[in-house]
Amino acid sequence: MTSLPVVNQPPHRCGALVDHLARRLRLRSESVLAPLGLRPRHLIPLTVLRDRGGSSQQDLAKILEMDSTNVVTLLNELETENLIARRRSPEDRRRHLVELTDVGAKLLARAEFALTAVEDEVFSGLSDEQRETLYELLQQATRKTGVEACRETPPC
Amino acid sequence: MTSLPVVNQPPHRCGALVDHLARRLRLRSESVLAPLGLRPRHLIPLTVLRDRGGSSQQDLAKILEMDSTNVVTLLNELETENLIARRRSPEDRRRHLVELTDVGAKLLARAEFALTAVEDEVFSGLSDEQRETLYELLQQATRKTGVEACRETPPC
DNA sequence: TAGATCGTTGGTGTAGGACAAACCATTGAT
DNA sequence: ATCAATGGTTTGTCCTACACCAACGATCTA
Repeated sequence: MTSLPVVNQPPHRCGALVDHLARRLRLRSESVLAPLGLRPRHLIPLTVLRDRGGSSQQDLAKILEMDSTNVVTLLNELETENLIARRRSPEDRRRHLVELTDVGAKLLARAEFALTAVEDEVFSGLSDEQRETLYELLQQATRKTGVEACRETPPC
Repeated sequence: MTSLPVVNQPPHRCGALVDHLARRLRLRSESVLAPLGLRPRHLIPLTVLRDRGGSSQQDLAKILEMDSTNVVTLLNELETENLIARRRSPEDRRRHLVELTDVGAKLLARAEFALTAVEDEVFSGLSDEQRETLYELLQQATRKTGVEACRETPPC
């Protein structure tokens, strides 16, 4: 037999499922977030910043895996709304340290609250417990990202 | 205090995390799938069709939550590669029943295999067990979608 | 026969985002 | 002091995914 070693348990790729869910969430989120002046893409950096308590701008770009020029414009939007603040790093004044403002933290909380219905709908197939588990797994998977990005840039 | 009733356990919104992970997965998947002539967006309908064992075209549009005209072009791409087949419904000849071909099923399997490294990297923060749990939760959450779409259209 | 429905085609518009070039301020090495 | 390298910014180009509209053929249902 030229048998490729057919794996016992099929590998279970999550990619398509994640993509699918992301789309479903994004679609619904848009209309919910619009009144708050936010778009779905804004929530990602806001959440990351809350989780990490601030970050250099290029670290942020690495974490978001986004081109740094696009990060700039994204942050510009958030800064003009006073949701994040950039301040120069004392050690290296070329760097911008980005952090969530109080306004930003509050708006993020409001946004999350507003999204309750959305997530209830999209995750209606899951029990509360399961949703909590899901959240923790996602959190853990993404948190790893931060660590990774940190390894490459000592100063964080 | 004009205290808003601050929720005991914070609500734990998954949206941003899912978005973030989706992006990370998509970026890496592109280059991996390219040699197979696939793009990340193709995997979603292919996976859905495998899971459901076929679907009317408009049910598919509902499940994917995509505009039906765009679903047409997406399916066209898949059909020219012979990955899916459209055949007329016997009961209502206006309808197209879409299903995965053998070729499509095999390519999907190959694609998933090729994505092993990608998911290993992105989910490196999770143990095998946790990844399996995650997969099941995602599966369950998305499966619900199918049910939902079915409720609206009796003939499925 | 008339109206509605499923899919199809073609067209328009917009947002997200990759990528490149040029720039300033700052740092660090020589 | 000088000069290259780095972090961030601006601008501008390009592409893809997608929503949306209009019109059409085939088919079903009343």
